[in-house]
Amino acid sequence: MRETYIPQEIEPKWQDRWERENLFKLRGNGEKKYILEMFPYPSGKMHMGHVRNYLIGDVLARYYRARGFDVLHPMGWDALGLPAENAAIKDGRHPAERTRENVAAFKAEMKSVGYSYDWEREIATCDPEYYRWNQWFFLKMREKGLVYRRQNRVNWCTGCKTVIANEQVKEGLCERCESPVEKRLMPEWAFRITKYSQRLLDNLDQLTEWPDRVTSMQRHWIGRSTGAEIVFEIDGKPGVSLTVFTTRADTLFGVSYVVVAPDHPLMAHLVTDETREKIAAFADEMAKQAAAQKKDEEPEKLGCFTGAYAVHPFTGKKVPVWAANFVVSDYGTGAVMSVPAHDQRDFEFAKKYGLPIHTVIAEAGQAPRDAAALTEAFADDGVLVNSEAFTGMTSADAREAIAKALAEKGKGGPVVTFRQRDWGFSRQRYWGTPIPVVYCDKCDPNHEGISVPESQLPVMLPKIDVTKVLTGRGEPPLAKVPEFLHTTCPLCGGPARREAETMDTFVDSTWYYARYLSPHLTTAPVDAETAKRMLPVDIYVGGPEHAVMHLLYFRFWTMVMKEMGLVSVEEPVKRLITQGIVNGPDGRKMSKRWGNVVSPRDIVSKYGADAARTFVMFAGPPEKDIDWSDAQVEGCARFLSRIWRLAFTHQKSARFAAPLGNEAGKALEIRRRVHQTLKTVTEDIERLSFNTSIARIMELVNFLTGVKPAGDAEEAAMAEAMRLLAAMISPVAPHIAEEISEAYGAADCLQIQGWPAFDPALAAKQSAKYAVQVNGKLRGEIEVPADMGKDDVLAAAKADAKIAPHLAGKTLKKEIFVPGRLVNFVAV
RNA sequence: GCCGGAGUGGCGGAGUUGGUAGACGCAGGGGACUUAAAAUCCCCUUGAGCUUGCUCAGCGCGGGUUCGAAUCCCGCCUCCGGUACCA
Repeated sequence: MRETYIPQEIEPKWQDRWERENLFKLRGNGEKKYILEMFPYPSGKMHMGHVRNYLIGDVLARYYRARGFDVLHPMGWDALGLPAENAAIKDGRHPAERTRENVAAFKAEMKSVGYSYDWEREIATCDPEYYRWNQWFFLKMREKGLVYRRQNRVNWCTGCKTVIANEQVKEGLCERCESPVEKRLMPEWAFRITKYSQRLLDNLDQLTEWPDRVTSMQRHWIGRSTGAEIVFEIDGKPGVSLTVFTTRADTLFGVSYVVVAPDHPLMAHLVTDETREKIAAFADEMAKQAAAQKKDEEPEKLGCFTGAYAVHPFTGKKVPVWAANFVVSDYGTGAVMSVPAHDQRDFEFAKKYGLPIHTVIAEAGQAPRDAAALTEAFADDGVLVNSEAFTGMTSADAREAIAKALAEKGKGGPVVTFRQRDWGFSRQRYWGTPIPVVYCDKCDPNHEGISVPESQLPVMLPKIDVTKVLTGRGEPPLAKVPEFLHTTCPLCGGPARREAETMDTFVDSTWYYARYLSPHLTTAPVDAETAKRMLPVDIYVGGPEHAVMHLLYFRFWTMVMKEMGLVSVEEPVKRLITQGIVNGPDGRKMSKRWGNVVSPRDIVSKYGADAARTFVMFAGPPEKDIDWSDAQVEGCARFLSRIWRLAFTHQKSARFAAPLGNEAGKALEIRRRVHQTLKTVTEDIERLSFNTSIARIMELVNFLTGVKPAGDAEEAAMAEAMRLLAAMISPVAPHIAEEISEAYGAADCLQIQGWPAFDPALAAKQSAKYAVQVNGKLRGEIEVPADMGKDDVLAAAKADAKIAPHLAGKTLKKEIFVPGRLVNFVAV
């Protein structure tokens, strides 16, 4: 090796050799480890967040490969999606062209960082070879009844005359044309994910290696609640009834009004001639407001009397039916019963509109509160009052009893509901997977959609004249492509029209992990045999922003694939790592707006891939956000130079292939330090504490820098130290590690050499430091042999010159002994 | 709003189950080497106080539990992610 560390010289060399030796391919034997990072949407440029995401996976892949596992570590492209289409609307470049370029740039940048991917398994979702299987899944799931048409509320831009994404709505106006945006009901395709809600919830308990925050968020998202449905007949309208859902059936006797969503489907039956116009105006206004409302603001509660009265199922009393903006039609039943005395939202609404308030729950052991004097609702559980036969029951008992009584009367009963809704997946976009459906007036007069036969897949995205088709206005883009739109009916052969909508790109990312196993298989999306061996994914790395939606869709799809016999696991991922953001040097999120974007390309060319890798892994634990810091990267580059200099300085010791054995003195100390470091580094990597594992290596390097080996034993120990150092640093800084390993006589790459084992005798601690406290305050420290027992340690502590004065003249009340760490004397 | 996180020196962070707060790195200071600078190597570096060894304070804020709390509990504050058509 040469004297100076020049990463730009050695890095491409080793990258080429790894590729030549096919080091990152699946062997097909031994214990498997599937390490996956969330694949990128190939936007303009790779940023540091990507670098970190893939690095966490890469360090683990390299570590486990060295440990002898048969590692699968693939990469691909989540290539379809809105940004490429929006860019095309602006500048007229075809999304496919732009995507192709971005992918090439991304891939080149990834290679320069030295990621250990098996590029032969690369996939791209915009490739018909991939998206045909999205279409195939659609057909199979439709057969299973998991796909259906429904009406859904969407953002409708009144200027563009098209549906736009939430993201494109800025304060109620369209981002592009600044026209007002409305909520509008539109037909769409949906997956029946709610059929799996219970299983998605139950299985969370099995996901013990997922972060609690993720499982907790999913649990809340699914939102199982047990409650009751209650049917309120509408007075004077035989056959018309409102069903409400409540988790507080115990408060049923306190109902003073019923509230429905402004666009409730039964609204036409509720309004009277006097209220019809007023309600229509109200609903219209609320639709506009819903779209304009900012997410972090709670809208003012607004209501409007519908003119109808609901009949209480037990008392027969009539209560007014109101429409209000805080009830939404697509959650629950779109109607709620209001009990102002015991629900804060209902209370505020009742006060505002002068509606009656009845107390029906009392705090246990206390008199019921006077409804007229309430300043806020009493929302806790308690004991029922003024509730006919249920008076005196506890809330919990009453919920069951009332639900049961309702069921007996045929006025509802107990139900389980989920907050989670079905997954609407059709989009009015071009750059997505065409939905394989045609409409034929003859065979399908209700336009439910005729599935395209499997033999006709893929339904290809047509070539288009970008400036004519991608305008962002009017009907979906594909509806403007006649040669795509007009086709023949698969049933009658007559003229038919293709579905012009495409699939949500979340569909692409539900099953890509399984496609890597057999990326070019033409007979099925997944090879079931390979899947049996390789799944589940052992470690999945990605951003916490995907904690809920992507990961729920991902889990849902896996359940479906299991039912289809494609995979043999029900849960796709064993261990999940959600990594934090890489912020700019100023601590703000990297963005063009702040001018704080750091490009991986610049960093690699300036400091080398190894320094960039070391910094990213050293800056903090994987799940935490980190701030970019040029000074810290320089520090990492300096650390690598120190290693290099160390290796260069002691190069002649490489003539010793192994330590001599039976070392004493300095040679023994070197070996102990090295083996102790190897032990903690290994443990740290296993628990994903990469930053501390690097810190431990830095300590070792600092120690070795001060060592001047004299004699064979010390030189041989130094040679061993350099070899183990190279191995330890190799997952993080693989290029410099290979160079040193080679200089110290290795013929094989480090991935082949394997992860070294530490010698337990050398790694064992020789002595223990005890903190000695008196009454919880630190008063001294003693160092004793590591194997000294409790009594001896306590005696030594009491005898210590610093401790004795603090105990003098006091009575010892308690002695606390924490083995290997601390002693605390409680004395008065 | 709702759901989920996070907050430790000048800065990034360390501190496996409650057990010596500040490992390691950055920045800063001092020294060695050098004609000089860079590079390198060594030492110091939470704050306050003084008698330089000790005392007190200290992990977003306010309480509590405990021999002992960054860690557990209660109540706040600030920031970040998600909120179903960004991926």
